[in-house]
Amino acid sequence: MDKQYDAKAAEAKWYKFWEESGCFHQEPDGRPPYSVVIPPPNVTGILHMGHALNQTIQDILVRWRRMSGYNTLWLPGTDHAGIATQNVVEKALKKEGKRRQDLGREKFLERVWEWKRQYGGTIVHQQRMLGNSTDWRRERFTFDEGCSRAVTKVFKQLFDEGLVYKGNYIVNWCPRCGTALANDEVEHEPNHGHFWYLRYPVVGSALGVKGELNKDYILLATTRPETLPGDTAVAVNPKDDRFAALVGRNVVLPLTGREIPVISDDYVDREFGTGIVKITPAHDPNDFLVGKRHGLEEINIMTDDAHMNALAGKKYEGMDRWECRKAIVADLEAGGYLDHIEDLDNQVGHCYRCHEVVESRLSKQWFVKMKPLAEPAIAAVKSGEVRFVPDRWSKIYFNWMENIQDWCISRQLWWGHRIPAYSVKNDRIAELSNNRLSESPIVVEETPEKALAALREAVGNDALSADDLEQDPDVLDTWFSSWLWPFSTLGWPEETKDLAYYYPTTDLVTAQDIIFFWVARMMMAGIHFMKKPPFKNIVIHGIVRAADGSKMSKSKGNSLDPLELIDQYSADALRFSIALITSLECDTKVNKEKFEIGRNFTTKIWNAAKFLEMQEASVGLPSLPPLATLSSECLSADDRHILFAADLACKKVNDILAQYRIQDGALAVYDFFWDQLCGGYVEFVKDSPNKAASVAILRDVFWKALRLLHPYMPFVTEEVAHQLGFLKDGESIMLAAFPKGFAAEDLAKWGATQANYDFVNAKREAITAVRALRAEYKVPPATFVKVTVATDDSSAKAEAASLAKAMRAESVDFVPAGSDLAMPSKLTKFGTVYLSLEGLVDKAAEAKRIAGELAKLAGFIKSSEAKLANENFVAHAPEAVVAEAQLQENQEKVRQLEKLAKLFAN
RNA sequence: GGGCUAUUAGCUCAGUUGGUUAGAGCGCUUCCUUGACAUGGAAGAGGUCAGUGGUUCGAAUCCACUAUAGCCCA
Repeated sequence: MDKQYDAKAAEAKWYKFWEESGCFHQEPDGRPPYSVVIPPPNVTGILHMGHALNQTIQDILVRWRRMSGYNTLWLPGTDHAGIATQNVVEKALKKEGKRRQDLGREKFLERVWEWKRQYGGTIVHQQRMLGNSTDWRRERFTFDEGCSRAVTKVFKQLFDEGLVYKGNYIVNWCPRCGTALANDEVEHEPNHGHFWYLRYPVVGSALGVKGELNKDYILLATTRPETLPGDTAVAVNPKDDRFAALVGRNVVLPLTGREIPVISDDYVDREFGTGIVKITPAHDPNDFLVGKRHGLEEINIMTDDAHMNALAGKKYEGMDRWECRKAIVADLEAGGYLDHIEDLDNQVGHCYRCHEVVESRLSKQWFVKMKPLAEPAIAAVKSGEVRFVPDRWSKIYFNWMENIQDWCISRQLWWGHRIPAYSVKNDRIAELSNNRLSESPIVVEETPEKALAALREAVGNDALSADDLEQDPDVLDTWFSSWLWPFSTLGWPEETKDLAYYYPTTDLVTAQDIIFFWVARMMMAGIHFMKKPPFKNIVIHGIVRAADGSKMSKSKGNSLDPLELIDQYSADALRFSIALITSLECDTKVNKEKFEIGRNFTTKIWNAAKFLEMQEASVGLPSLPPLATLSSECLSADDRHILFAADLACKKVNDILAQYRIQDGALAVYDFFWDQLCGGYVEFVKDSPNKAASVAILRDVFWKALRLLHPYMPFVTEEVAHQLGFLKDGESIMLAAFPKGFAAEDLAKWGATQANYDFVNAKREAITAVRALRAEYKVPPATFVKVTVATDDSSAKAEAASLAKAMRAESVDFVPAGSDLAMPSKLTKFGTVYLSLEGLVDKAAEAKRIAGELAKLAGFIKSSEAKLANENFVAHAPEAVVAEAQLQENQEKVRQLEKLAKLFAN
C-alpha cells in the first residue's frame, strides 16, 4: 500500500465503477424492498450543505439496508422549479435585450428546455461527488413525460371530484414575478413600519374632523394608507361599547368623498390600534373575508405589477404602491385627516423566490380543497401507520393539517404543467352556441381531443373545431408535481412492476422547512390517489447553519461549499464529519475545522490497514489460521477482548441505525475502530504470543470494521477492502454483507465473554494509572520503572509481559490484594497499582498535594455516610450495596493517601 | 396572539425507561518523533447540567413557574 491515501483518485475510480457496473440498480425480486425517493433538488440549483447533510443521511441508511439484504432503491431526480427556472432564462434573455413575450410562449419554452439540456445536469453531477448510491437509471424529472401525465391525470380527477375549483379569491401576489403564490411561499419578516392614525368624518356631522371624537369623526389606524381608495367599510368589534352608536352609520372616505358604512365584525381586535379598522376587501385577506360576510364591494385599485390603476383615482393612477403611499399620506395631512403617526413593528410577507414584498390581490385562480384530503393524512399519522422521527414533528404536522387552508395552485408563468382546462374562445362562444351562452363552459380533460369532444357536448355544437378552443394560460405550482413524486416516479399512472414493488416507499428523509410544502402534501396525494401513504417513516433533520448559528447564505458570505470541502478533505471526510456532528434533534452548526475529524479518521484507517498488511507479510497470509479453528486456550485476553468488542460494535451499529441515530452510529464505529482496534488491539498484536492467531483475528475484525464503516465512508472502505484482498476485482464492498456480529457458540468457544472484556478494560485502566503516576512524579518517558500490582486474580499474572511493555516497566510484580506498600498508588478495577519511587521526588510538594486529595475524599465520604445513615435510602435503593462498596473504596483510598503522607512527611 | 424547541466543559454536541464522583470531539496545558499513523501517541486542566420551587430515599433526567434564545403559524 502507498504511504498516503489518494482520496481523489479513489473517489473518481470507485464511483465510476459502482455506477457503470450497476451496483446502484436493482430490479424487483423476492427480497423485502427498501425504497427511498430523494427530495428532488431544484434543477437550477447547485449543491449546498443542506443537500450534503440530507443526502449523506439517506445514503447511510440506503447503503446499510442494501448490505443488510434488502432490495434497495434510492430514486434520484430534480424538480422543474417553475419560477426559478423561468427567472434564469428570462435573465439570459434580458442580456439579449429581449423579454419572454417577444419570443412567444412556444419559442420561450424551447429556450427553457434548451437551458435544461445544457445546465440541468449540474446538480446531479455534483451529487455523484458525494458518493450517493442513487439509482441513476431511474432518474426522474418532475416535468418529464411520465410525471407530466401523472399531473394531468391528478388534476382531472380532483376536478371531477369537486376538489379542484376556480374562484375569484384574494391571493398572495408577487408583483415582480407576476404570479400568484401559495400561502407557504410567502415568508414573513419583521418590518419597522408605521401606524398612520386617520380621522374619517361621520356623515351628517357639521364639524367633521374638527369636532368630537366618535361623534363627529372616528379615528382609525392603518399600516397601509395607500390602499385607502379601495376601502369599502370601516369595522368595529360588536362587543366594543365605545362605538356602538356608530354602527350602521356612514363615514366619509377621505380624498374620495365616498360614503362607506361602519360595520361590526368579530374579526376586529378591540385592543389593537384604536379598535376601528378600515376594510379593503380587494387588498387584504382578512378584509376579504369580512367583505364576504357583509356583502361589501371589492375594489381592486392596483395593476399586476403593483401600480395604482384608474380606480385608485386620477391623481394616483400609474404610481407605484410606495410612491402612492407617500402621496396619499401627504394629501391626508394637507386635508387635516392625519391625526398622528406611530412607529410599529410588524410582519411583512415577501416572495420566497425574489424577496419582493407580496401584495394581496383579488384574482381568478385555481385552488385545491384541502380539508377532505387532510383528514385521512392526519389519521395515518395518528394511527401510527406513518411515523415521524423524531416524533415531535408530528405535533407540527397536526397543527398545520388541522388548520389547513385551500391551496392556490395556479401560477401565471409559462414554465410548468399547463392547466388542462379548456373553453371556447370568448369572442366565439355566443355565435357557436347560437347565442345560448354568453360565457363558455370550462372543461378539464387530459388531452385537447377529449376537451374538444367535451366542449362540443357542453356547447351543443358538433361543428366546434380545435381552433375555437383555448387552454387556460396558467401553469401549475411546481409542488403540484412534487406531491406526486413517490409514485409518479415509479411509473404511475401505469401499473408498473416498480410501483407494485417499491411503493409505498420506506423512509423519507428531509429537512424541517419543507414539512408543509412537500411532506404533508405527499401524504395527502399518496393516500388519495394510491390509497396508501407514500412512506412509512418520515425522518426530519435540522438545517445546516453557519458557526455563529445564522442561516448560511451567499449574500452573507458565510456559506460553505460542499464541493470545496470534498476537494480539500475528501467526500468521505465530509460525510463522516457531517454524520458525526449532526443530531436529528437540532440544527447543525458547521465550520471548516469540523471536517478535519473525517479527514483524520480516513488517514487513521489507511495507516491501520498498512499495519495489517505488514503484519500479514511477516506472518505469511496463507499461514493465518481460520477463526473457526481457534479456541480459548490459544488466545490471549486481548484477543478475546477484541472479538467481544467487535461483536458488540456490530450489534450496536445495527441497533442504532434501526433507530435512525446516525450520529450515535458514527460515534460507535469511530470509537470501535480508533480506540478498541487501533488504540488497544493493534498495540497488543505487535507482541502477541500467538501472532498468527492474533493477525488472523485482526484481519477478521478489520474486515468487519470496514463494512460497518462503509455506509459512512464508502470510498476509503472500498479502496482498503481491495488493497487488503478482502474483495476480488469486480466485487464491491457496497454489496458485501453488513456484519451482524459473531455466532454465540463461536464467542463461547473463544472465551470472548463479558467477564474477559471487563478484565481487559480493567487491565487498561491499570496501565493508564501507572502512566498517570509516572506523569505525576515526573518520571522521564525513557526510564523503566518497577510496578507492583495488588490483586488476588490468578489470571492477572498472565498479563505481566504486556503490562510491562505498556507501562514501560522493568518488572511487574504481584502481591495479594490488601497488601500495604509504602509507595504511591492508584486504585483500579484491576487491583491497586504501586509505582516504586527509587528516583527523586519533591517531598514537600507531594505532601501538599496529598493533603488536598484527602480533603476532597473526605467530602465524598461524608456524603456517602449521610446517604447510608438514611433509612429510606437503604430501604429503597437497589444500588445501596454498591454505594457501600464505594464507601469502602474511598476509605481504602484514604488509607493509601495517609500512608503516603507519612512517607513524604519527613 | 397560537404552537414547537432549546439552554450540560472555552466551542459543537451526547447523556436511551430517574441510580456510584455527568461523557465525546475540537480547542487548551505538559510531555513524546520507539518500526502503521505527528492528519499521531501519552497524561492533564476545565462543568453548582439557565434559574426558582415541587415530586422522590435519590433529579441533567419527571412536574410547575421564571429568564434567555431560536423556529413555525396567524
